[in-house]
Amino acid sequence: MAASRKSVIKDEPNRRAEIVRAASRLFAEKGYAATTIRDIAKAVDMQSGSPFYHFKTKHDMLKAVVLEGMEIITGAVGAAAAQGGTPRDVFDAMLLAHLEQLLAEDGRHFAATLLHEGRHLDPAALAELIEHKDRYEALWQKAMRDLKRAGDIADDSHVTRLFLMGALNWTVQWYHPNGGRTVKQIARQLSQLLLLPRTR
Amino acid sequence: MAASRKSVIKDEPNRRAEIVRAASRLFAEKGYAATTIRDIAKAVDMQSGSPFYHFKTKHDMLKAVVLEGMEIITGAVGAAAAQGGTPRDVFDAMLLAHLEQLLAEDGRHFAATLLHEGRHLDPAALAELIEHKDRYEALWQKAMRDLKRAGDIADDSHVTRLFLMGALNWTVQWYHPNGGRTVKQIARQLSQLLLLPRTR
DNA sequence: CCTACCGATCGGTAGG
DNA sequence: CCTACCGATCGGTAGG
Repeated sequence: MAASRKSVIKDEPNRRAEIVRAASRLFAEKGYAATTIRDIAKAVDMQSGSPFYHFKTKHDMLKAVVLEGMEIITGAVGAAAAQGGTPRDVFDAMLLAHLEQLLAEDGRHFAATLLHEGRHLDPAALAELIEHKDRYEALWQKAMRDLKRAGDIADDSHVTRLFLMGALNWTVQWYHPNGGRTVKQIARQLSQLLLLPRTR
Repeated sequence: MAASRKSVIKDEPNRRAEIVRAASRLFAEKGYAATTIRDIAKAVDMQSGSPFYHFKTKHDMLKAVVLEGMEIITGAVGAAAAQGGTPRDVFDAMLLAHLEQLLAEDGRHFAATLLHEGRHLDPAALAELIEHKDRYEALWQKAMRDLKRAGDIADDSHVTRLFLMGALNWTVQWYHPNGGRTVKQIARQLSQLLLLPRTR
């Protein structure tokens, strides 16, 4: 009776979340295909068959990681976009939000999996991801339109937005937490690169 | 005797190159880990064991693809950098050269493998790749230094170079040959985004 | 370069 | 969630 105590209070509910978290790290580090169910099980101290109690297939684990990653970023950047202020303020807040989620200790494995392992999703989940992504990028396109109207940017074309996405998402490849640059500094430099100098 | 004619004149010498080419496409499309020796063999009409006549291991195939990709890009951009002209002309030529190799029908699978599958290299080959990459990025850093001295760019810091690399390399994710934009147009737009308007 | 094959590993499952 | 296991597939090899 005392023995059952161990898992009664609060253990059980987030074994699934632990699996997703461990999977995100392994998928980010080794890639989906090179990550083994046994790797994931070991990372959360389970036996090799046990993750299938929580997920029907390995693909479902990837889907959970990718969709959670998408929601983390969309949530943070959407909040920044909705906060109000000048187009410049909004844009700067969005840059910072995107980079913080992408580079933070806890979110970066979700982001890296999202950016690099999408092709291993089954067609239905891939379609869902693309839909999310399109909505997300529309947020940026709108922010750039507002900047353009306010005279803060020279060009708000789709190609410019794609260059921006590249500059942002590529940070995953080179950023190191102890690399001497804060996320805030990186965001500010990107803002200065893209926006026209303030008039006055 | 007549039968031996078939492979005497010019068949044999480039079976290895055919394997590398097929491997680059498959690694780019499915990823290294999800690509099977049998996939590669089938793509060049061989039996499943035969690629090992040309390569000792699957890792060696990846190494060949990645190093060839690196050489293709370094060669093209290095030539552009060495051609002379104003810092602006040199930079524009480098942008175009990088994008042409990255997005061309024949080179893009090498580039995509290079950009995404490097982590599957063995440590020695990975070190070699990083060395190549550092030399390559130094080329860009120098071009930016020259731009800065000529007053053509506001900031030539390392971070700006990394943003540039991101904008460039991310094109692999969105460019489509029939997408209505030529590589030349893309290069020009990126140049306009980064460089200051010409004085006069 | 093919034939024939091997040991290892993998995703997944039945039954408890 | 564990135990015990299965069929399939994989990288790689011997021998020709």
